Amino acid sequence: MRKESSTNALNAQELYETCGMAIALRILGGRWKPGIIWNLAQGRVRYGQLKALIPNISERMLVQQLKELEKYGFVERFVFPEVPPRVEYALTEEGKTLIPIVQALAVWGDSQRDKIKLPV
Amino acid sequence: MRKESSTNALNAQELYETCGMAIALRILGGRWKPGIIWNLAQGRVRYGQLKALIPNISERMLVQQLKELEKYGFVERFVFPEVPPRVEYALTEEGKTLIPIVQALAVWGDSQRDKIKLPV
DNA sequence: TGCAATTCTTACTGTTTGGTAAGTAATTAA
DNA sequence: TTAATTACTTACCAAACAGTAAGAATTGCA
Repeated sequence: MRKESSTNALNAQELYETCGMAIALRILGGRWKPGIIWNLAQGRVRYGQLKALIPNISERMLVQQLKELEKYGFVERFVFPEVPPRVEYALTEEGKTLIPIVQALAVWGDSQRDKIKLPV
Repeated sequence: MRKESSTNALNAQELYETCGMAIALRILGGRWKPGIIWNLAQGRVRYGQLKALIPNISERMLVQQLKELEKYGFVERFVFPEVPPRVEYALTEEGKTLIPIVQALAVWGDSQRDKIKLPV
């Protein structure tokens, strides 16, 4: 018999409720969000530009992560009714509160680069 | 024909080389590391205590994450030759540099709790 | 003799995340 | 009529992450 929710998902849920850091990592985590937020920190960027600015990202991932950030209100989407289409993305005011966090993480991470050898 | 390295792993590797934040998230990421670091921030803690302090964590996950943190030099392991065994864990000096980062993430995450509704 | 206590280890399974590749829509320009 | 441009969408598969459950080692104590 199938469980209604995976323990996996339940554990995640419970952590969100008790641990701010789990929330933060849910927003910032994943492979591509840092790069997206980083690049949007400068201002509005077109979809295609973002793709060019983030090496190796696939369209599927880029769209998916942008949608998630948009859904939570950290990113805004500006559509211009043109052909071919033009869509710009930017951080919302709420999204901009992420910038210092992202910077702190980046600085700390850079300081570790020569000390540790990731991964296997 | 099988690829020698998955694109997945290659992408991760390249990110570590260019993006400090990817490194930081590699260290801090995953479901359980925040809780472990948080609880170790207070001082030495026994394995069994940690397990009790972190609800729902399985032994497998706890051991695995502790090992990873130890491998990278953020956590120290103190073994007492007793029976039943006693093992204490603590942050190293390097590990303590994580504390302000962890706190910033926790504060930011808490500030978001009432604004966003995670996940599905 | 057999159980309790503590810190793991192992094998197996399920869930989530990420990558690939092809396709869609709408218009303009050749 | 066909190709080009841009921003996606979809279906499928592989890899990474997480959970479950059973067991191992060591000694004291009933």
